[in-house]
Amino acid sequence: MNMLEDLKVNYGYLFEDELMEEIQQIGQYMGVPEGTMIIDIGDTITSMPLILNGAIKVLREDDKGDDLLLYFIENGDTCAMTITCCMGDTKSGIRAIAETDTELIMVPVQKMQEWFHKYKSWQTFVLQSYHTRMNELLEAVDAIAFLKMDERLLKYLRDKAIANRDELINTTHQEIAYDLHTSRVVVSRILKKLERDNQIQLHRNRIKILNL
DNA sequence: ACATTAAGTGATT
DNA sequence: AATCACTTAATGT
Repeated sequence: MNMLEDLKVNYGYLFEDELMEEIQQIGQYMGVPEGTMIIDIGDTITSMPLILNGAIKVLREDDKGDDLLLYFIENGDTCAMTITCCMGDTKSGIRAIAETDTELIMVPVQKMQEWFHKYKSWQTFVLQSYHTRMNELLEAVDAIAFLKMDERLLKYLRDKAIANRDELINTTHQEIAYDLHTSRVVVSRILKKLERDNQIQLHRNRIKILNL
C-alpha cells in the first residue's frame, strides 16, 4: 500500500513530521471509485477528507432537485464545507461526487479542531484551502452570472481537464448539460461551434481540448 | 442484422 | 437559450 507515499508527496512539504504521524495513525484511508457520492446535501459531516489523488466534483442543488456544478477539487485539497462545519453548522450544503477514482484520508472533525491549535502548519493549510475554495466559489458565481453559455462551457472543459490531468475528457453531452444546468441540444451546438473554431475535437463519449 | 444510445440539425418560441 | 421533432452516427448484442 502506497498511502504513505501519497500522503508524503501531497502533504509532506506542508506538515511537520509529528502531524504527519498523527494523520497516519488517526486518518482512515478510503478508495472511492468514479461516480461515488461522497457527501450529499443535508448529510452531517463527521470527517474531513484529504485528497491523495483523483478529483472530486462539488455540486449544488436547486429547488427542483437539479444539479449545478460549483467546482472541482484535486490533489492536496480539502473540502471547505467540512471546515465550516467545525464552526457550528454541521449539515452539508453541497453534494460531492468522485470525478475519477479517488483515494483520500478521512480525518474526524474533532481532530481537525484539535490540530488547528496544536499545529501551525495545519492552521495555515485549513485557512488557505478555505480561501482558495472561496475564490473558486466566486468564480463559479461569476461564470453563471456574467458568462454566456459558450464561455461557461469552455471554462467547464478546461476545469475538468485540469482536475483529471488529461486533455481527453470522457463524458457525454448530456452529462455536461446536467452539470451546467442546460439542455443537451444546447451543449451539442456549442461544442460543434468550438470544434469548428479548432478549440476542441469531438468524438463519441470523448472530447479533446486543443489549446489548454 | 437489429436495437440502443449518443450526437447533429432545422424550425419554433 | 430552450424545446420539439427528426436524422444520422456509433456501439453493443
